[in-house]
Amino acid sequence: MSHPSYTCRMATDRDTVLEAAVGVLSRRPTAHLDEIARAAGISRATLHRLFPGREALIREVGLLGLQRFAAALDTAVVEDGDAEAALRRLVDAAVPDAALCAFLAGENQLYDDDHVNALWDVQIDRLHALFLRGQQQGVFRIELSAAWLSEAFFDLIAGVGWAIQDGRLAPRDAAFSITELFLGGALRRHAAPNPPQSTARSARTTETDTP
Amino acid sequence: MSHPSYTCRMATDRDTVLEAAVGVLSRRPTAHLDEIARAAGISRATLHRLFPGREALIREVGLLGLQRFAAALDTAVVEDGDAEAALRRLVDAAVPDAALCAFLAGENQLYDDDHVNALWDVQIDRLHALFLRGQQQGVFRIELSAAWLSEAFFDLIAGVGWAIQDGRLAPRDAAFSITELFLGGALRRHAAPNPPQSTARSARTTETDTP
DNA sequence: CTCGGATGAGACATGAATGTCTCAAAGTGG
DNA sequence: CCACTTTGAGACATTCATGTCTCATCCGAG
Repeated sequence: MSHPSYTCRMATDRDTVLEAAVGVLSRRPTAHLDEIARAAGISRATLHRLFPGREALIREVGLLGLQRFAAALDTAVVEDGDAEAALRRLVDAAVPDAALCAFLAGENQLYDDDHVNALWDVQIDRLHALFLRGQQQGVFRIELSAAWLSEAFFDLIAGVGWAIQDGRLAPRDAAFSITELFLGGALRRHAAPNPPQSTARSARTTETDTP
Repeated sequence: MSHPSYTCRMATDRDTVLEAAVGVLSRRPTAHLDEIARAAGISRATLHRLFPGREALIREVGLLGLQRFAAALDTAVVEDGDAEAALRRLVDAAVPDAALCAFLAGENQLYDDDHVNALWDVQIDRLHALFLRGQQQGVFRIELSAAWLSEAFFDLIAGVGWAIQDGRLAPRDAAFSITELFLGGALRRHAAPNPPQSTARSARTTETDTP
């Protein structure tokens, strides 16, 4: 406590451990502390030194996830400009932390913590506002409520997080898959015989992986 | 054991208990057996008489979910006719059991059971085949892999299950929300200045609920 | 080299959930 | 009305994850 340099190094350690914890907890919420410690490459004793107990660890994982998602909303500047472009930016910013989001989606009602819940509500409200704005701009459909769009969007992010962890989806395909499906849907557009459809804004790989 | 009528009544009891268990477990996978028993309206002793233990109970809940989803695939006859129509039928058939699907999505990697995994693979393969067929029919987009479409579809079903349980989505809106978003996407089609957009296939309430 | 702090390994106690048991009460069919 | 079964309530032991502790080791700083 006397040497501030130590506390600085501790911070990075904590985040490293939390990231490792997510990898285990997002798949198996009931994982023992032994597994989490092993996944983080530390001993159970050190894990207990970093976090008072299991409850605190879970709480901080959730907090980290919410902070990351909030940061994604920030970097995507979702409150500015065209809603569609904002959403595309958000996907790109959020996909790297999809595992965190998967954890949040699985445990979001497990929290009794006010701080976590408040932070959660803020982010969901920002998402909600984005879709509402998009609807007002005439960008998003109005038959689907903004609340449902928020819900579904987060479900897809979380689903991608799980799929990546289980090896069912390549990380490089994640952002494209979410964006295209969420914005355009699964249905193919056959407006005209010639296909001037969505003008492939980036030459993404269109391979169909067969697991 | 001498009276077959008793065993018959047991079967219905088991399913009743399992349904109650889903309501608790899909939200809180770590719920105690006490809560599950209370939710089912029986005592913990009877719960133990119906299921040898917690593991067996979880297993049977998963099995029930898979059977229900398989039944939905059956009633929707997903292997026949137009893929889009088949998918719409599937949504209608699967939404009532969305809670089961939510449980499956949350615990699908928690199973070491071969029977469960085999059943799971079969259903996923049927989904995959549906999307593959739709792509060959020119109905579904080919930029998105059939595997991803299967994944995302199940994610949305599960998400709806959670949202309904938490009261964030009205059950009557569930099928419409999934179908429209998954097939059509969130983006509004502005083919012409005049808006002859999707001719509101049913006068659903388009209110934007504010939680 | 020596010291201070951090870490890992392990022992230990604790508490909670689970599994098993008995017994009294209630319901059902004869 | 009686016999049988099922159920609920509770006590009880057991298992296991958690939380706390000590001690030996390692590493960097001075």
